[in-house]
Amino acid sequence: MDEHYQPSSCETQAQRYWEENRTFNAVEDPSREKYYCLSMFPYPSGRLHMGHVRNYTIGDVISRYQRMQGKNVLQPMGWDAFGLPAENAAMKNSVAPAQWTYDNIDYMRKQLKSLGLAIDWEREIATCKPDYYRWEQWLFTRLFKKGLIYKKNGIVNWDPADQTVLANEQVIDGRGWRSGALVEKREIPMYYFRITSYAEELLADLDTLPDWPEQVKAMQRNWIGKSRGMEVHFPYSPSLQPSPVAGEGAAKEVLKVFTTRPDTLMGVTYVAVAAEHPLATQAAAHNPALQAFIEVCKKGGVTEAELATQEKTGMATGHYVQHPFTGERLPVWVANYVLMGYGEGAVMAVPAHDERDFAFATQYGLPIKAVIRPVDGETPVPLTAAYTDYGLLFNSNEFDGFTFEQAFDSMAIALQSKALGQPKIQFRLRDWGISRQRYWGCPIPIIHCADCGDVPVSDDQLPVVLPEDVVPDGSGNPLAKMPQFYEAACPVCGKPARRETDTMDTFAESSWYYARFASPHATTGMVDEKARYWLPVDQYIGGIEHAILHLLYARFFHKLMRDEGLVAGNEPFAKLLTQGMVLAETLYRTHSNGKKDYYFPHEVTLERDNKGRTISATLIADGQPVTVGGIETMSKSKNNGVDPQELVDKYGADTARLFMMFAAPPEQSLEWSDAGVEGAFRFLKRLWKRVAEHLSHGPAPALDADNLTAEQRALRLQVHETIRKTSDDIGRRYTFNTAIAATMELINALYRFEDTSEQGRAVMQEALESIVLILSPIVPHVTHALWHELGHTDAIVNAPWPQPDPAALVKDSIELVVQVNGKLRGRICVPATASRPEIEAVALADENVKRFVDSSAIKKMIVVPGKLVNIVVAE
RNA sequence: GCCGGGAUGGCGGAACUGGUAGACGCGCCAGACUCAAAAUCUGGUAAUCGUAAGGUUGUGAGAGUUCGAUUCUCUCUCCCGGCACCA
Repeated sequence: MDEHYQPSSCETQAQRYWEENRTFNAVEDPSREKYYCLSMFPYPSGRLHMGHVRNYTIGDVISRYQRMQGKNVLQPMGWDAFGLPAENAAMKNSVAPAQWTYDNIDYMRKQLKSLGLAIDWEREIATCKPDYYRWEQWLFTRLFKKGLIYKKNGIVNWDPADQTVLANEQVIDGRGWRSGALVEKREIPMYYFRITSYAEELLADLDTLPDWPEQVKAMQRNWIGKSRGMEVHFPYSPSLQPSPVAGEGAAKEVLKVFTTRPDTLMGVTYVAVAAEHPLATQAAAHNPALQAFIEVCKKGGVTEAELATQEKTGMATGHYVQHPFTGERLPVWVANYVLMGYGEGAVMAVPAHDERDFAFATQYGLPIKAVIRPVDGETPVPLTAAYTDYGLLFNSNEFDGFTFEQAFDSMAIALQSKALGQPKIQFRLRDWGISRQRYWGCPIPIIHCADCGDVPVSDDQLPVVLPEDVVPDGSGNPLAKMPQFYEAACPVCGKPARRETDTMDTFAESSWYYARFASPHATTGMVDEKARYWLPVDQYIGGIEHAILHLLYARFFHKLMRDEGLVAGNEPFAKLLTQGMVLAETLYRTHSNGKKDYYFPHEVTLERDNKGRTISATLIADGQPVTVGGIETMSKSKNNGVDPQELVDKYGADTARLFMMFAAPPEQSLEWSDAGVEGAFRFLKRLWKRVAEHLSHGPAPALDADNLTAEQRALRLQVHETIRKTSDDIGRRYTFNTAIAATMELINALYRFEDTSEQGRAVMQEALESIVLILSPIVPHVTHALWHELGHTDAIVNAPWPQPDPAALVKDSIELVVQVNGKLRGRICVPATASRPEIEAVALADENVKRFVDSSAIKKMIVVPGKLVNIVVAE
């Protein structure tokens, strides 16, 4: 065999073998246990980045391990091909988004293939192809007819200069990213998925997912945000209002609010509504100052983070409502912290018992009325901060002395008797707005007819094909300027009508691709019967950043498809692994104006002291110092991105895969290190060399496990302990880093084992075969070659996972640690069968232990079998 | 602001169920090989006191529970992810 490890030839040969033998083509076979392993498919942004390499390597290791367990494995790949970056690239380079996207897919497919992933490429899909999105349109029409999709107004970011809707990402410090104009909020009609109809089920079914990370389930629970509270109606009558409004008749008769703290109802001193609330609009009609305030509230972005962190401001509307119990006149304020999208867009304010209301009331001199006191004390007067704990009611008339629960129940009865409220379950989750005023997305299959209204496109007219030769210019949706697209006949009456030009949120495509992969060529529906074999996905892998939105939408879509009779089961992903981000060190200089210049690692020299600590960094170009900055996510703007392609070209895919899996466990963030990559490469060379050295002594004889020297037995013990440990690490814990560490330890032991006797070589052969098998899911190319070198004719990809030999794992004696008062004082070796008194005697006989133990002062001894002895003495 | 997560040697990390803190790798130091260098191999490497045996301190900060805490509880600091139109 070649003395030296040559990654490129190993990788070419192994990849050619898999391709020629169609090794990874998945075929439905009910007689075999299936395993569907799915990594989140990439957006075709241009080039693979390290996050992709990490994601797909994790998925590949799991897939290959499951294959070695005898499962019928499916690992597919495709493209989340619609999206905003394609339109941005189109504007920048004057290339149609379709062309840009398809070029990127071709390049990235080649890159993925060079990583040697065990993917069934015959199932590849791209979501921008009509044969994919036509079924999404089909589902849309079904849901529309069922009322699970409806139209209402929604608030968007409007760029008044470019006359276009902006994504949140395109609003920077309240301004449009291209125009720099101050962004405004604007209300436009949009289609919504009624996800709130599934809120209860989406919440409850989280309890059926034991193999999802707890933190992801916690985030989803909090996002859905089920709370039990009270809907309270504050009567609003024209007679309460300033004269210009009286008699206009447009006023609602009650102002509805939702509260989780009805026990504080008697402490309400004002009511606050969102700037977009109809009552605010009405009050502003004759109030220029209020009108101006509402206009200010409408400036700026629409994200919750922005609204929650902005300074709380408000203005009195001059209008009043009545307290439902006392009839007291309460002022109505407009406040910028009240969100129109939540509940009723109005809140009752209890400054004494809500932090935000307290701050607001203090700022505007509104009254503060305490009505809750601690069970065993008094509420301080005056209040210096809101008292938000539960307690007992006071200042609350007939409710005085009640607990929260008592107050809740009796107030519910009192409100219901006056028809001014009732208990209510409220969700934080809002319906999912899916209309996008963009070109590069799946067209919404609706036709607007002057006579028939909004009519879904009929099945025989699907798909509504998106023209692919359009170059957007940043001024709104080009489809709205193309009569050949938007001119259509009404499917009901046949009269000329207008086709909807909005496209769907790209989250829609990524919400059901997992199902399409299970029957990618189905021509009769979203999926066909093959999907029943593969679904649910056994293992789903992707970035933690998708913990809420994508995963919630996919779970929702699965339930929608289930209710259409398309898929079985209630959940799409049985097991979930959320991978951490890939980070790298930044090198920069800060200008006096606060801007930073970032440098590439090759532009900078690092100096270290003789302990390896970095003491200085200088720019090679000018010899002046550079700041070694924080560890941040890889990005082009910070010059700290590492191109996986360079890595694969220089060291091969196996080294890239090995480093990725060794540097950190998958759920943690991973810090890039060039030196660490060298280490991974070095390990593969060491493995190769050890196999070559072993084979230079000729073929190994059969192992005679009962006739081994102590040294040979010891090595065999380590081999089988390594098999046992790595099986658990890879199969159950997904801590690939510790599995690799264990094989490194074993290789180190093999370098120390110089026994070239017959049985020495037999033990070595077993050890090397074990290491090669264990590493084969992680570094499939080099192990493919080494497996042949070790004398096997069949390919390692078809070999079963190794099993530990129980006989090899038997130990005669064990080492225990001896502590005195919890501090380590000695180590003892005892027979594996030693009794507790025997262990105690040996522990007390240890020379160093004796120095710390006065036998008369022993209070007790704790013996943890197989671990330690702790002697507790009086101090 | 709200929700979720994290913090361990010079660095990445290990310690899985409360039981030996620092496995493994990187870096660094020393040695071998070499005319020399690279590569490779061997040994050392938390801090501190000690010739050594061994002692003391030490897992972001502070408290608590326990025979024993990186692990459990509480308070705090900083960092990361998400917040509904980035994907």
